Amino acid sequence: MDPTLSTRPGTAQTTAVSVLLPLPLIAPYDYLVPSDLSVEPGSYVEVPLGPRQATGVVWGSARGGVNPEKLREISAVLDLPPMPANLRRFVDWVASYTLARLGTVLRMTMSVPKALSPLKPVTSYRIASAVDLESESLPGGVRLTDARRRVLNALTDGTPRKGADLARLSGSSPAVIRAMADAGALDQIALTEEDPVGLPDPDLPGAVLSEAQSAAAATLSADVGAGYSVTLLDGVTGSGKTEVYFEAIATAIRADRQVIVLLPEIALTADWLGRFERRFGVRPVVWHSDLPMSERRRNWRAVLYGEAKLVVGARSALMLPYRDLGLIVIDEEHDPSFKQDEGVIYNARDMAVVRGHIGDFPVILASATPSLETVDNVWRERYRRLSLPERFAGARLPDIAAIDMREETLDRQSWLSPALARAMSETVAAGEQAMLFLNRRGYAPLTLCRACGHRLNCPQCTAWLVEHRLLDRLQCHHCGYSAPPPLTCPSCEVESRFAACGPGVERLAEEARAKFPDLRFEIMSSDTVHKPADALALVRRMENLEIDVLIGTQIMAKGFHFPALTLVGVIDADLGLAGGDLRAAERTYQLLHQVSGRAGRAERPGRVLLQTFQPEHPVMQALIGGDRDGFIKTEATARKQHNMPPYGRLAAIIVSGRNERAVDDTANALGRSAPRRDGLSVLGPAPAPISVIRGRHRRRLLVRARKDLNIQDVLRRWVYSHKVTGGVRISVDIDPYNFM
DNA sequence: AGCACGCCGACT
DNA sequence: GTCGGCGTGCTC
Repeated sequence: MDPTLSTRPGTAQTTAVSVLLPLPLIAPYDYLVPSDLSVEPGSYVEVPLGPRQATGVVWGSARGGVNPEKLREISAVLDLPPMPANLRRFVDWVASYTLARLGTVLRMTMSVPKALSPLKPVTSYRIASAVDLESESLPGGVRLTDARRRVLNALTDGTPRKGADLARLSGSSPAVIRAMADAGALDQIALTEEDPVGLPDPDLPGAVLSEAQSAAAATLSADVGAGYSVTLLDGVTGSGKTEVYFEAIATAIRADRQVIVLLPEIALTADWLGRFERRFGVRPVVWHSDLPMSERRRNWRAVLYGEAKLVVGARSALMLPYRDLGLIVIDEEHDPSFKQDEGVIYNARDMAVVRGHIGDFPVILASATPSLETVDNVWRERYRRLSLPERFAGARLPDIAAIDMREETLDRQSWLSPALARAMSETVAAGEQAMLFLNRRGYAPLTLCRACGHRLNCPQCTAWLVEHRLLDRLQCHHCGYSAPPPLTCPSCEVESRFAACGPGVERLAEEARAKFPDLRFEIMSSDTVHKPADALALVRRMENLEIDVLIGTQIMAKGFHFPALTLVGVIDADLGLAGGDLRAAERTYQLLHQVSGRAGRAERPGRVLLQTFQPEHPVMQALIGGDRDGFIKTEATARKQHNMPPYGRLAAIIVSGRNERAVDDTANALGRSAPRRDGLSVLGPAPAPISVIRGRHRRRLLVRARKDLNIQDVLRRWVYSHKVTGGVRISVDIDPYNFM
């Protein structure tokens, strides 16, 4: 292909190129390149589309197949570096793997439309040189009032400030500032510069590493620049995996390559980012869903220009236009939150490996409880494993024991066993802290009417409403519906005969407070911790021993380090095992292992008590016996037997819409036309476990295919040939995680 | 994603 | 008789 794709000099002939637009389109469109423009593959361009202008990316040579008369001209080439070739290949790959539309995938890489055009100059002010700060008047004999004095004070550090900022900072008004500028006391300057992102310093002293850590760090560092590889950094909780991959990051930065660290969204706390800052001297460039627009814009551009060397973010950080990516680290690689289950449905961990392959650089997967998929890749020698078998600085792994709930006598409406209560007393008496883990938000997961047995459920979903007593509301955890608790039963209209069924963290805290009136409890859930600052405040109060017992959901499970925490009590260890989820056992193991890892991270040894009705369950046995590898092998055997991932391929087809009949008709038609062939089986259609969400009825088909079959090809031919009408949507989820 | 075209209910 | 609801289809 002609690398510039531009008009040949000296000829009147115009070339055409294909341009991909960030719209739900399956393929790029062809456009003419006017003779005064020069484009190359990856150029960000402005093109006419129907009655309007759109921004897209030059994808390659013209595809043809459309009437040449219809071709329109590219209107402008944006003043930006082109989208790197390996990102374009990645977009193609993701679209074909996930069966998403090409333009929809492109859109994920162009998620900040404002970042594509240069920053609008902002008028800023600084003190004019004619101003004499000692004098009582301003140039032109203008009197120096209090407000005017405050404006000057706000500018004495020499930093030019925007009008609005200056007014706020000085407690004056835009009118005062404008008047001062008119009088010649302030200079107006047009600022077009972005705030630069910090440059990490790889040569700051890192942590002192143990022998095992140093060896692992050296191996990972040697990989940097040596092409594609995938390494599982397999280390028990508290073994210092972070410090190890920091060394690989430092090596990549020294080589002037960019680095991504992907973390589960909730791990992006101030506390955690602080570790990067301490090691590299600057805050890393962060990327997550609720970043302020100005920062998104700045960070997106810094990534494209190659100025952002270290990006720490949630899964969407993978889709940014890195100019020269040289390393990706996925921390907590097993975490299910890397799987995006809306829009383009993809697993960022798997896609990161693909990105490494396309870009020919190493990928590090770190976990204390690696996923079966990853472990299987180690067994098949596609990935290498580096193990850190010991906790850092002599800390020991906690002792884990089960409390057999069949043997314990509990009062009605009580969930704290005498055995766990005893352990709590002992722990706090020793000046240590405890944590009670219950993976259920709110007060009670179900409210029913004792008069008629009616269960309060969501008007838009087939799901129970969860009582949140702290908020005095009932909430649906699937669609966000929220309402005050009703006074009378919506079914039988009898007044106030509601009964809360089952515990959430709020109710557990109520019970614990009643049992231990002298102890200080705190609830940690997404209802009490909204922003990183909240988490940080809670961490500080734990560190200062202002809290005796922390009661919370899985947001406590990740990354936090509480030195005095020595007891973890799991209230309902069986909770995640119910339901037909393919990965229920694996996920329960990982989650409970993770929370267990909060106990005894410093000098004092920790212990973990699991309240369970099935202490003989393989998950409990593996936790108690510390037999992670045995558990993984058992899981592998079971999945192999049923041809389930990673030993077979799985895809879910979800048919949804407001009209139940139309949804059923489409789902049934899909079922009837399912391909019948060797190595492929189709289950369903069946109502999805939550059959209505946000008023949309849902039917699901599950496709299981032998590993050697190309499931995407099968689906494309089968599903895409169905026409959808009546507001019915068909979405395909390759490698589904969420069985809701 | 926008935006236009097209077929069925309450209004100047 | 029209204004307008958003369902369906197209944009190189």
